[in-house]
Amino acid sequence: MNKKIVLIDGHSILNRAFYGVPDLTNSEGLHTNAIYGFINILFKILDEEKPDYLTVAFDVNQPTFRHEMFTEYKGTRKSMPHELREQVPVIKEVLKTMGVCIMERPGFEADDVLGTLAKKCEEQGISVSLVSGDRDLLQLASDTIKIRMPKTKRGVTEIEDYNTKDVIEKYQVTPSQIIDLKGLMGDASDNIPGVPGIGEKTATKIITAYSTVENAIEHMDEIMPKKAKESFMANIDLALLSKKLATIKTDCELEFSLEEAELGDLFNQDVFIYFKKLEFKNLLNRFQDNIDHHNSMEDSFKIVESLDEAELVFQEIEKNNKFVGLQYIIEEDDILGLSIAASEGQVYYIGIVGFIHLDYLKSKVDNIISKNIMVATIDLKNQLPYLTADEDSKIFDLSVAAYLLNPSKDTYYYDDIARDYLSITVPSRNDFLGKDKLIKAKEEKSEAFHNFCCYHSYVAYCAYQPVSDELKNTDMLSLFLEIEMPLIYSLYDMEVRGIEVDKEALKEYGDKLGTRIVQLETEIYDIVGEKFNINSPKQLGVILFEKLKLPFGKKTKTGYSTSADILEKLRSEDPVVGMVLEYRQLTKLKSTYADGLANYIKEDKRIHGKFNQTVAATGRISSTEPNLQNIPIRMELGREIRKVFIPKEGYIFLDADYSQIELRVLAHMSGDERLIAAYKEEQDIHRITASQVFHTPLAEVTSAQRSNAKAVNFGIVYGISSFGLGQDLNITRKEAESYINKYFETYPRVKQFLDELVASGKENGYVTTFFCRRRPVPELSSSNFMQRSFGERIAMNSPIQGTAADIIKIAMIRVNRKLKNLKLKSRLILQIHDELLVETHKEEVEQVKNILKEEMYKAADLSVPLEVEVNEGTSWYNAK
DNA sequence: GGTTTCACG
DNA sequence: ACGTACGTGAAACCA
Repeated sequence: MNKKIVLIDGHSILNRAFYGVPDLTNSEGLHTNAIYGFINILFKILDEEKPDYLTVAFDVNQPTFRHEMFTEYKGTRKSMPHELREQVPVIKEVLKTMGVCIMERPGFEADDVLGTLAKKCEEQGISVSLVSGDRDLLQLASDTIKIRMPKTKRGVTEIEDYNTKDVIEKYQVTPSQIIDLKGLMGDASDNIPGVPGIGEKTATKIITAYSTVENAIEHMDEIMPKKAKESFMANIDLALLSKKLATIKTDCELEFSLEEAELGDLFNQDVFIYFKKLEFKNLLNRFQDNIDHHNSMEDSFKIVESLDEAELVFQEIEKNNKFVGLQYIIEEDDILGLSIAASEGQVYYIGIVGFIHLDYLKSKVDNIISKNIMVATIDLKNQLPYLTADEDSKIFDLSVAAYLLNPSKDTYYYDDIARDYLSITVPSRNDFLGKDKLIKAKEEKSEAFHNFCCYHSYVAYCAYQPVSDELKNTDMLSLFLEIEMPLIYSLYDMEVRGIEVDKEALKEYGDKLGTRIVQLETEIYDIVGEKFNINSPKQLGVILFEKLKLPFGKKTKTGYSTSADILEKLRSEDPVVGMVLEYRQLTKLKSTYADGLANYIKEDKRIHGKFNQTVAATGRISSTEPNLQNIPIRMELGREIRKVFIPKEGYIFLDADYSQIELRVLAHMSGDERLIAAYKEEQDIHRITASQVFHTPLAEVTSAQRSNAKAVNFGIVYGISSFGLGQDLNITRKEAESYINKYFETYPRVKQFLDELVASGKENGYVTTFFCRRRPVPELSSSNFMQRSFGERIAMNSPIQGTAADIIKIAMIRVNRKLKNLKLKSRLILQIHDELLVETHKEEVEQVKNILKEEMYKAADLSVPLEVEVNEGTSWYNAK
């Protein structure tokens, strides 16, 4: 059996990986996408090839080009972005840690090193796989030297292989003729000039006919077409030089011994630690040690099958424990069991089965809580239906804590927490169960299911201390204990209460829309002269911009943009445009709201939406299933739907909202005296802004000035950009810029404050709210203008939006608590970012009004008053 | 599953 | 030259 070597073109693969893998950073802010991609390609190749030897070649100086002389005057090559540059030393370290042979030879190009090694190995009868993204290397292909080129297609890496015959098949020339081809056609990416006017087609024709550049020169008169001949004739030297530049040396004097390249165990402990630092979680599964670690953990997981055993477990815990990890295993509305960790080595799964009933478990768990044994768990809100607990209970929700520590993540499952705070990789739900339902897994009594359950309490138990420490280190412990933990109960309460919806009225509303939609549909088809799907942006684009030849404003990556702001400008062009706009509006209302909401109405006539605490990166809460935070209000027709949201018998709605809370937060945080003064006057802030920015007496401010000032105020909060403001106001970037400048002249401390936010974001890697909530902003260090600008806007907006979110969370908790403590019948049922909706008993209206005003007003002590407006009504529609 | 559009603060 | 306002979620279309 022949020995086999894999040779890797280090920089080429790193480059491929960098541009092929989406941006990744670890929590230290180090970019890792290229390293990750490189390692993946490496592992894939090694899995396939199982070689005896491995060597990775790098150029010594970075960035280094094959032919420095041409880069100077052509200057086509951009310098390496720092996101990639910082990964170069790291990948080398990783490879060294793995014991991989790295060839870096001063004075030699990596290509030449690869070429030489490939030939040397071939001579010794070793088969060679050379991995590179660079087509230049194809010249080295032979029957024993296989060139492997990774390609990323739709995110999947596929590898194209080239031996001699594959090169001929694809390029119609032999590998050694690749250099002749390049001599003629050049290679822009490698700064090989080639002959001007000769491209791939002509070059291939010439070389297949005459084999080499030199021979083609001999037969110059026969060269066709004429154009090519003329250019070739005038550039003979350039062609020969280009060929020389394209030629990879195979005879470098290199010190190289095969032993060095011998492949050992890549998966050692140091590499494991390195991968953990880089946060390559799914690569860790490859490490036997890690697998062993799993197995040893899983060995200590115990399945409790009888009531006696369970009783023993709980007795021990009540006697000995001050702290447990605990998790009810729940799927949708089914509760399957309980997992509880009394220590790292005492982890139990207690299924609801046989004589172990839910009521039994509940009494035991509630007992633990009532005895003030600290409970660490993952996603408390989800388990509250089965727990007797309140704000005073000693419970620590690790999902919410992990969200505070990094609010930008998608999920905060047990495996995420284990990876981030315990630095261990535990199998995920998907690893254990795939797409299976838990209930099915439970019935099968699979080991996987039991392990899945036990890991929850195990991770909760182990992660409590490190996570709690981390909250302390980041000054977020009081935010966590005083705001986020109590908030869980407020959100849960709102979910349980829900909001009543008049089903019949909703149906009527939907029918009304339906009738009009059908009318519009036929009218539109009539005018246009054909049927098409109006809701398909693609088909609509064809109709409007090709058939009707309306001027298209902008294009999306898939075609014409048909968004409302574009169509709005085309209203006067054709009557069909207005009808399309109305059609869009109506179908939106019908599908999302009329029909959409109807699906969520439960037996009790109420909709019980979910409020998510770990979704928004700024600290806001979000609402799903259905989203009750985006019920229409701006347009009258949409607003009508609020008439179907009604209080229950004997109650009315009180709706309280903060007036411009974000601008008030800005006034406070920036300390701008003029802005603060403006708010203290309790006047129309947009009018005051207009008056000050446009140097106009307050009474003379025009409505246009006011609305411009309003847009600027919004823009400031969003992290102003002249482009964005310009787009919003439909004015030029320049005009928008002058508005912004005037604004900053008027409120200089605002400007200073925003600049400081960006600066501190750059320095620390994160920005913070008034209550110390953090948001990392890795985009700030991007070398990409777009990304960086985005980071700057995040840095300006998040502290403002986040502080406002903190404030209303405080208000919610206090209002909810007070209504309960005073034993009132009225209940908080919705939060819409700056608004609270309370279903208020008719006899409590005045009292609740005062509670809302007072608690919302006092939620934060700022240098400007927090104005609160309260309205009452018999539906959500007329409570605003 | 990704893209587009649009509802809200 | 680049090509966006900040934060969400849902529905429909289309490959």
